[in-house]
Amino acid sequence: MASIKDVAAEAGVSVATVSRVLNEHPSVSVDARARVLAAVEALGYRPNAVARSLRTDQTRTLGLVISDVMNPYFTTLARSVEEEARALGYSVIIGNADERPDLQDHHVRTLLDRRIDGLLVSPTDGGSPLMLDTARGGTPMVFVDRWIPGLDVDVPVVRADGRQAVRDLVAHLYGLGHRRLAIIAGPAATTTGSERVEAFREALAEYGLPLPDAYTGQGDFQAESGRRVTDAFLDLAEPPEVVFAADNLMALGALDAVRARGMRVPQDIALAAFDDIPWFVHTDPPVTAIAQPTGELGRAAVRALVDMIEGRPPQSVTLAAHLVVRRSCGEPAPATTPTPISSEEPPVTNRSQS
Amino acid sequence: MASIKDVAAEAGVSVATVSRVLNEHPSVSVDARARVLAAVEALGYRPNAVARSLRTDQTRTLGLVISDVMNPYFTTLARSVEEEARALGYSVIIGNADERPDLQDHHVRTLLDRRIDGLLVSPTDGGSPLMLDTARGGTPMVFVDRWIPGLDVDVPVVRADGRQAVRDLVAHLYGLGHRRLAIIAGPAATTTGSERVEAFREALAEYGLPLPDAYTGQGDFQAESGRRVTDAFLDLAEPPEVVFAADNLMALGALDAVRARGMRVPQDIALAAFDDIPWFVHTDPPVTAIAQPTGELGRAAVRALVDMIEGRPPQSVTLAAHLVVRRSCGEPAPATTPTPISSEEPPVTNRSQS
DNA sequence: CTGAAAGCGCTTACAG
DNA sequence: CTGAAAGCGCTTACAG
Repeated sequence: MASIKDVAAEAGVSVATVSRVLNEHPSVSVDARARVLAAVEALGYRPNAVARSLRTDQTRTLGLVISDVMNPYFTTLARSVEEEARALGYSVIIGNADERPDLQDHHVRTLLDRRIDGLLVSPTDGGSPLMLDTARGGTPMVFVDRWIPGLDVDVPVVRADGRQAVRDLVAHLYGLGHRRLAIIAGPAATTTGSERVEAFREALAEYGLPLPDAYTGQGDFQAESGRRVTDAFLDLAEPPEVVFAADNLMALGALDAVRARGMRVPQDIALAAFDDIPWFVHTDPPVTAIAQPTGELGRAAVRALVDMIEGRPPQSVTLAAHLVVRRSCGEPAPATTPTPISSEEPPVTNRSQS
Repeated sequence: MASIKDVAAEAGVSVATVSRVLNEHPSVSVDARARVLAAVEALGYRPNAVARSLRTDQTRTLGLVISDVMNPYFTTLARSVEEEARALGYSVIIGNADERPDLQDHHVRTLLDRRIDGLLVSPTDGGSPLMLDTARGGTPMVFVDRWIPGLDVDVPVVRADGRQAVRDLVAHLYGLGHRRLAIIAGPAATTTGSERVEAFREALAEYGLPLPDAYTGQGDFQAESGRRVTDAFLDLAEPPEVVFAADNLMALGALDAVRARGMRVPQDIALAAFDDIPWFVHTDPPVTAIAQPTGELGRAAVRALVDMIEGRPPQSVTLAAHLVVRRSCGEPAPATTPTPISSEEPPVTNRSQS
């Protein structure tokens, strides 16, 4: 592969001059510029980004460690992150943690070794030593979706607040006559894992409903755990009337479990999910879900990170999630109820509110 | 961030010695080794991968340019690629082309600039100049899923052959009494775009059925196009009885279109899809689909690429896809039929055959 | 406007 | 077994 030396030789100038035209430095004669450009063209020269990074100490690259690529929520997030980063002149390298803290650490380490300019993380746990060191260390970092509370450093957080949406969901369920409500929770060490249970518990309390341990299943945000927990619920002497899955994959697992028993949603058991995905419109029955403004979250996270990298004060952002009522919890109340519940939305769009 | 010099100073040895212990070079005294390791530990030193790459001219990194991150098929592929690469000591950088040739070229260029050791591509088009140059150039490359025919260089191809599965599908549809069959095709410039139409046309021919132009809709493998094409089909004076979507996203779009008209699958129109995904089990109705051994494809592709990189002869691989009958085309024939059609399979598993 | 030179952080013959 | 030195491909003060 041609190097800057070859270009310099071909153009009859020094490598310094070549570098200057490549970096659009103003002090280059038009003549030199033209000859360099011609040489670049002739040789099909492309600057070696590795060498450039070593010299400039910046890679123009962002690292994104997501919890699970198989989860459409994170895939949507990754897409918007890459889009916004590209618009700002950065590339992004994605690491998939598969909900495993060890894999997450592996990717963080690899990304740091590559000297990415900044790191976007959705932690799979409460904070490994590596993660804490990284937060304290020099690399700009922001949390997306999930974060690590109680850090002694300021790490911006970009996330959705689902509390009101969960309250709307419980109102909806209560209105439908459901009283025995269960949740498939995510790992308690993750913020989204614990917050969603808390929000659910608090909302239930407003109606004087308990959330017994037997109705609090421990999942890991992946389908298999949704299946397992739902199975356990159905084995109970008094099974819940509703299962609320804390993410869409566990909802998929729940559907698998219900179907495996030849039971039906919502007749035998109702189902709702955190995170909305296009397929929920077409499942049998369509699934009531809490939708996040995912695209907006990804963009805001990139903006915060790039602000840090470029020395501007970054901004934490919290956007509201909202309830989308479909039929998986029973027939919805007539559309005339004065509650702030939206009944349906176009398949792919995300709505953001602040 | 500590550099190798700092470690050398701390350990009281030269940087050469530090480098040797880091790279497990045999000729280092146990004493020096111990002091270096202690220094590394004390300083929290991590080698700069950028500098190492510049020096060794290898990045231990693979580039993967996929057609669309929002497509579960490619997401599954990406996951298995990353897994196998990691097992072989490589990282992978994913670029999402979003089915846009310009974006694909952007990512290929970026990846090449970073001097990745090898490139895995699922081309979104028939071969841009850049892609052709790359194939001819020095960077090891292999095609996954889609490929570019008629290249003057040998680029290994790892893909699934769906011809028999499509034949099984048509047999199934014919057996159900359907005679007016339509297809939502992918871009003709992609191999999977054209091959799936051809396989379908040939299979129809075996039953003396035509595939009129009006029943050949041009999609782009994304949901919106499935919606648009299905709408056009339904507007026809004589709409098809079955729509076969050449990928799962266009099938999603088709479901959207059918639903928007208040029509039902399969009563009003039947639906089948290329690519199977876990949600197809739970849609209303469950969708009959052609499943690829996706995980196996990703692994085989990585093995072929790493073989090239490390100087071993790479191997092209073609695996068979298979039909999974569900209920979206009408009630399936009794399970006793002697046809080689599998009726159902566990939700997430991929089966590979060669 | 231009070039010679230093240096980014590593690895690796080469000499001892 | 060990270190001094060259060099990977760039960028960027510095001097002219």
